[in-house]
Amino acid sequence: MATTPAGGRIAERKQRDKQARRTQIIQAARQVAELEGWPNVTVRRLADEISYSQPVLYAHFENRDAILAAVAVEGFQELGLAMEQARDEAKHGDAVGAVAAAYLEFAANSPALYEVMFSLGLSVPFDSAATPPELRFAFAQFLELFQAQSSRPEVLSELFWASLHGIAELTRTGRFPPQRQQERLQELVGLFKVSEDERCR
Amino acid sequence: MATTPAGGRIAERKQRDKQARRTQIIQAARQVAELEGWPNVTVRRLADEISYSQPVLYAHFENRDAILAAVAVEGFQELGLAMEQARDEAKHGDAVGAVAAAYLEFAANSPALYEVMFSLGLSVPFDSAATPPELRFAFAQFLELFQAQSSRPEVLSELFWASLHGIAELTRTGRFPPQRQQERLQELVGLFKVSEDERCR
DNA sequence: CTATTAAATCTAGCAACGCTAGCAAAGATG
DNA sequence: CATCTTTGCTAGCGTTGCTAGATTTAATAG
Repeated sequence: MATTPAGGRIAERKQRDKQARRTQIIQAARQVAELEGWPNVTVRRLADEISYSQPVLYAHFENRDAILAAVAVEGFQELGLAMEQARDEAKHGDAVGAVAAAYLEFAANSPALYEVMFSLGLSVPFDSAATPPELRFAFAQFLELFQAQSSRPEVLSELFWASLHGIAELTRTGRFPPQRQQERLQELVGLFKVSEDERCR
Repeated sequence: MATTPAGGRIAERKQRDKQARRTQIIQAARQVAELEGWPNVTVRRLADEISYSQPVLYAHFENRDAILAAVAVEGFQELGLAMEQARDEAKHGDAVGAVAAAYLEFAANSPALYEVMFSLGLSVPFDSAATPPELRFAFAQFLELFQAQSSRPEVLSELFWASLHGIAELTRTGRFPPQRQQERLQELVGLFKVSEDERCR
């Protein structure tokens, strides 16, 4: 009994196991990074976390950077979803402010995740054909914000994104005192609200 | 002849030599970083560049990060000076636009230098007592920009800085297509000009 | 149930890294 | 010239990312 009748079952199961271990690796990387910083995310450490030897990791990812890139993509997915939700909930209210707040909250709550998405030197391409859909989706949330009101939604979206990224990054690295964050947020939203009205006309 | 009469001369000369070698190390680090990236800036490589053995470097800097931090401080000095000059040259013209352009030009011309100033995980503290004067000076340039016109110059300065930093960083890491940079700059300046007039009143 | 083949996993090791102890050379002082 | 301090180098430790080759485990066939 139980000897498989050669159906694709076992290959299927192996695929599942492989996928499960892949996400296990990514989760371990995230957790260690968030708790102890990215320098502590070594291949040996991750192997230990998932109770396998190091070479197993290289069956899932080409190298260490590929692991970080996978974490980054997951981060972009979550960020995009958070922004979408914020935009939906403030449908006819202050969508710009809601998205901005959601963005900064994401960055503040998962600093290591945010770091790997932007600061670490790995190249998750953006505007090329190889850009992961998670990244496109996240930026699409910005575009939707200014699609209706502005004549040049791309430029305004990029600018809004850049401002939020700058605030997040300078806060994360301790350059901005955190207590004024609310004021910064309000001022920023004010600026881009003005621009929605096409310069006070 | 030439045997020193015990004056502080030789100690003085040694001090000079030491200082010279220190800047030599910093320059080597900058050059290698700009040409081959920060991962190639290893202690062995720097030792080779200045034709000394590795331990000599540790007589000047506590560790590798201290070298990078020194490069970063140099970068802040140059950035601050560039901004000051731009502000002076456009004294009664578009100071905001001039400073913004100077900032982005600096970041674009020295990407590795800009990277070590912000992205690398080393902590050059900002608002604490141990903040290097070069850093204070650079941020002071932003403050001066909005000192007169705005009621809250700190918040507006931080916001302006964050926007520029975001643009610089997203451009450096290939997230922004470089060709729209001019448009982004104009739009940004427009936003902050509006805010100078206290919201179009 | 056993033998054979294929797949998965581990052990062990390489080169390069940051960093340091301990020795050799050079320079300054008597 | 002899002594002593300073300066620099050689060599090596522990850790990193990554990989080849042996080994064990699992799947197939008789």
